[in-house]
Amino acid sequence: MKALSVTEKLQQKDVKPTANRILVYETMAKLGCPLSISDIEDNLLSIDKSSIFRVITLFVQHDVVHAIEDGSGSLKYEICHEDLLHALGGHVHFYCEKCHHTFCLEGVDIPLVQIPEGFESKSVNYMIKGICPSCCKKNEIGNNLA
Amino acid sequence: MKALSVTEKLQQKDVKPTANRILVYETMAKLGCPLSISDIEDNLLSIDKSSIFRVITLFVQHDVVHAIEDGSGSLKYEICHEDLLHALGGHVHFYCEKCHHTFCLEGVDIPLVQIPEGFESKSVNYMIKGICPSCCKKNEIGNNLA
DNA sequence: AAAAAGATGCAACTTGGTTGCAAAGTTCTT
DNA sequence: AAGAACTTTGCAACCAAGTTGCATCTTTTT
Ligand SMILES: [Mn+2]
Ligand SMILES: [Mn+2]
Ligand SMILES: [Zn+2]
Ligand SMILES: [Zn+2]
Repeated sequence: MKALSVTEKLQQKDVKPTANRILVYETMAKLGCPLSISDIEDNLLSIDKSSIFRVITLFVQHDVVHAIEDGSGSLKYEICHEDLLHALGGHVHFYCEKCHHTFCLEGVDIPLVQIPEGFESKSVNYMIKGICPSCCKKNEIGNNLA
Repeated sequence: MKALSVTEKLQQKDVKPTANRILVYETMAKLGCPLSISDIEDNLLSIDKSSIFRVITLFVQHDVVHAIEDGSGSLKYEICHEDLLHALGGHVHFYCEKCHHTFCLEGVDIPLVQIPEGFESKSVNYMIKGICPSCCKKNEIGNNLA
């Protein structure tokens, strides 16, 4: 099975591949990590904020991307990879409180829990906050110099 | 060991118990579930938004309350109960997409995961989204009528 | 080619959160 | 007890992210 082009990936999800949509998708794919609307805005000066918003909204509806909630205040979006069952479950995310970057811990699956009778679960979000490797390192160096 | 008064609970955390702080604490205790600043505002018309904000900020710094991130857009706060080790771990939360209410699943502990080398974990947030029991029920009734 | 439907940019608006500042209240000194 | 020093509070102003209305431009349909 060969790799699909961006256009094909969008069509596969019933999203008409307009110029803006392709640009947004490509930007997200290129950067690889979960991005906020403003993050995308900063990387796509040509497109208006509202248009990016509408593209993302459409992408979410059509399951092209999904939203994740790190604690940063703004929603982050990432491309849905179907490889693994992403519906319920998915992987753990990590938010660095120092550099404000959100990481996908692709290898770390979310452990599911038993919830009380009556609750109907639609999605799960497992978020760890702390310091990322590169910021940990910087910190050590800083301490040594001090 | 006897139950502490609100005043004592605040003093225990090095927070001077002013009128506003006691009111905010009592409101949060009374409602029991995680609340946003605006939620508190709606229940405490007498106090200004900015004052509530400052009280909550202080509470967070002094570990009187802690923030949790449901996907609602606004941060929710809840009183820290020391009963269980709340630092790392804590319990799972549930956000109802219908009534926009956030529930503490007190009985359901967050299962911890092994994170990759180099990441330093400070806190964990496990959030389930879906439909709460009371909204599930309403839905069934609605369907039956239709 | 004309009409209809869809996508886009711009500006305006909403909301949650945050800050500056002066007034009111507390605590400390004398 | 009186005044100085510090803290808390309310008000208004501000800010950023998200969201919407509307006119314009583009694409699709007839
Ligand atoms: Mn991810
Ligand atoms: Mn809770
Ligand atoms: Zn970092
Ligand atoms: Zn509900």
